Amino acid sequence: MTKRDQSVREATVADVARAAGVSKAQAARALGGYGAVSEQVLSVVIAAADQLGYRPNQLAKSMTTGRSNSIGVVVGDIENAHFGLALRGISDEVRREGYTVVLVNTDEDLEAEASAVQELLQQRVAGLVVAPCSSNETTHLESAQARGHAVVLFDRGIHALDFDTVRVEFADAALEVGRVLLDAGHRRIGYVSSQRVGGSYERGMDLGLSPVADRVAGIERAFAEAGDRWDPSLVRFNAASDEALAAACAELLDRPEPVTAVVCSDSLIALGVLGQIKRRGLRIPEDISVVAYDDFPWTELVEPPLTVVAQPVYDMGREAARALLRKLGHRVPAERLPLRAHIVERSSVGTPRAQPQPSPVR
Amino acid sequence: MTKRDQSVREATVADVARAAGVSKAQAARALGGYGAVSEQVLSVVIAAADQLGYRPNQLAKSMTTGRSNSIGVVVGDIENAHFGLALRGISDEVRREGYTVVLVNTDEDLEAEASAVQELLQQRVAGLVVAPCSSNETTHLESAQARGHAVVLFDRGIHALDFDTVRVEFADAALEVGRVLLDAGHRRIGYVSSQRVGGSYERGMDLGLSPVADRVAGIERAFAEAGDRWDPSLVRFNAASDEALAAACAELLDRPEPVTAVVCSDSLIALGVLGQIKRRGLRIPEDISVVAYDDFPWTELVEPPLTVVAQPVYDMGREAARALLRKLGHRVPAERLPLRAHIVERSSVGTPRAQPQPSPVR
DNA sequence: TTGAAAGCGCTAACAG
DNA sequence: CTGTTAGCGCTTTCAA
Repeated sequence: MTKRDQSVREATVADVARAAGVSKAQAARALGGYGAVSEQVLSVVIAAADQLGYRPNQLAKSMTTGRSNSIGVVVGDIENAHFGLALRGISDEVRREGYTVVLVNTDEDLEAEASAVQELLQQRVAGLVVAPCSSNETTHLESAQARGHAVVLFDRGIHALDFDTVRVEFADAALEVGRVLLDAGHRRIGYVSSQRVGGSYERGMDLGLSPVADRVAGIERAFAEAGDRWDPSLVRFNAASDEALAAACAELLDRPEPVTAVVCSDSLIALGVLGQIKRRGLRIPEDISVVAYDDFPWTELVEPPLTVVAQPVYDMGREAARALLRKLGHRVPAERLPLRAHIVERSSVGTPRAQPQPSPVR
Repeated sequence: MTKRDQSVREATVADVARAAGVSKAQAARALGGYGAVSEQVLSVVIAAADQLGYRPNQLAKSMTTGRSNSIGVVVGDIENAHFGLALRGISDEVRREGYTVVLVNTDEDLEAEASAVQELLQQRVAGLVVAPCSSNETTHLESAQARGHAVVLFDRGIHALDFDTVRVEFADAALEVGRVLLDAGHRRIGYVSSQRVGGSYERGMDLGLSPVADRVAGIERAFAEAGDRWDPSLVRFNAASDEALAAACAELLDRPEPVTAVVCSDSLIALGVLGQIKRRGLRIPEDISVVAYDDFPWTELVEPPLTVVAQPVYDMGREAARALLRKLGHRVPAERLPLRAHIVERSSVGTPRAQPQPSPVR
C-alpha cells in the first residue's frame, strides 16, 4: 500500500537537499546553521525542510560529531523526595545548555550502579552525574573517569581522589544538632541511617565521604565540647528496609536505658521512626525528642512540628550539573551556590524526663 | 582538561576484529551474539574484546538497526512524589527489556511538553510515555502518533481518539468519598485541585479525561444519591501555586457559610490545605474534615491521621510501560495489574458542627 | 559559496 | 561458517 504501515520514513538532509535542488552538504549547512550559506540557498532549504517536516536525527548528529546531547544521572532511589528534588535541579540546569537527562535508578545496589554507568557510557552520554552508593567500591567510577569520561559525584563522595564532588556542608548544622540536644539535657541520643555499613559503628570508624559521616561527627564534636562522649552503640546503620528500621528502633527504644532523643538521617527514616514511636505510644517531645534531616513540607505538619535540618537539595543538583557542564567545556556562571545546611527548630525537641544519670561510657 | 577522544579512543569492532585476526563482520557477529560463529572465532574475539576493553557503541547500533534502546518519559513535575513513584514503575519495567529512560520535566507547561516530545523524537527514542498536561491541546501528541511513533499516556487522558491510556479507576473510590462525607453530615464540601481549567467550575463542565474529572463526578453522584446537589462554586481549580492555593482556601473557608469538609486532589494540595487550616487555628475533624488523594506515608503521621484515597501509582507506571512495550512488539505478560483506587478511612473526617441548614442549591 | 566524497561504528545483505 | 560490501544520517575536509 502506501508507506504508512511500514514506517513513515523521516525526511533526511538528503531528501531536503533534493527537494531544494542543492547539494547535501549545503542543505546540511543551512539546516545546521554552520559553514557558509547564501541567503538564497538558506531560504530555499528552510522552505523545503519544513515542507517535508524535516527533523534532524540527533543520533546521527552525535555519531558524526562525537558529541552527545544527553547526560546520565544515576541515583539510588528516585522515589525519595531528596533525589527527586536534586534531579529537578540537575535537569533544569543542563536543559538550558540543550542536554536531556537519561536517568537510572539503582535501588542503592552497587552492581546495579556499575552496570548503569556501563550502559550510560555505551549510550555515549556526554557525562555522568552520580550519587554513589558506596564510597569504597568505586572501580566502575574510577575507570569511567580514567577512560576520559566526565563524571561528577553528588550527595555522597568517594575515597578515590580526583573526583569533582558536590555536597552540602553539614559540619556546622550537625554540631548545632548535637548542641541543641545536649543543651536540652539529652545524653542518650540515637542516630538512625539507611546507609549500608558493615558491622556496627565504632568511634573513628570510616564512614566514607557521606553526609552521614559529617552528621555523626558533628554530634560527636558537640559531646566533646560538653566534655562527654557519645555512646557509639546508639548509632544504627543499615536501616534500609522497614524491618531493619523497626529493629534499629527496637534496639534504641526498648533497651533498659532507652534513648531520650533520636536523630533521623533522612526523611524516609524519619517517617519510619515516627511510626515506631507512635506504635509505642510515646509522645514527642515529652517522652522522646526527634530531629530529622531534610526539611520537607510535611515535617511542619506533623504533631508536633519537627525540628529539622534544612538543606539546599535543589541547589545541590544544580551545582552538580554545573560542575559537569564546566567539565564539558561549557561556560557556566562562576559563582557557586552556597550549599550550607541549617537547623530549623520547631517543637520536637524537649527536655528528657528525669531518669537515672547515664554512667559515662566505658 | 579532560582527555578527549584522541587519547582514549574507544575500541571498535574493527579494532577487535584486527586484534583477533578475523573479519569485521565475524567480530561483530561474535560480539553481538547474532549470526553464525564458530567456537573458535567466538573465543578469540571475546578475548580480544575484553583485552581491548571494547564497549559497543549504542548510538551506532541504534543508527544502523533503526532500533533505539531508550524510551522517553515526560511528566509535569518530577518533584511530586506521585510522579516519582510512577516513574519508578516505568523505569523498573522497561529496564528489564533493556531500555533506559530519558526523562523530561515540563513544569506542567504545554509548550515545554511539546518541545519535549520533539526533542525526544529527534533523539530517536523507541517510544514515549507521557502524562499530558492538557486534554485539549494535544496536536504535538497526535502528530507524534500519526508519524508512527509509539506513545502511551498515563495518569491523564486526552480527547483525541486512538491513544493508549493508562489510568487509575477512580469512579468507585470517588463515590465512596462523597458518601463518607455525606453520611457524616457534610453538605458544603470543598474540592481543591491544581488542574488548570479556564473559568470556574460548572456542573457538567468538560474537565478532560483527568482523574480530577472522575473524582468530582464521584462526589456529584453521591450527592445525587442523597437527593441533593453539590454547589459547583465549592470546586476550586488552578491551585497550582502557593498563592493560588491560599486564595482557593480563603474562598472556601472564609465565606459566610464556610465548607465543613475539603477534598484535596493530591498530596501537594493536601500539604497546602493543611497549612492553611493550621494557620486559621481550625481543628481537624472538629472544625473541618479533610480527605486527600494519594496515600503517602506522612498522611498517616499527621494529627489526626488523614482519611485518604490510596491509588496504585507504581503499578500505573508499570502498566504504562507495559503498554508501550507491547506497542514496541515485546512480549509482555498479558494479565494487567488492577488499577483501582480505594479509600482508607482514618481520622480526619468527622461530623460537622451544628450550623444553619444549608439551603438547597438554587 | 558550493559540491563531492570520506567517514563515525555498527549491522545486514550477499556471496563464497 | 566467513568475508566483502553497502549503507544508516549527518558533518567535515578538500577542491572547485
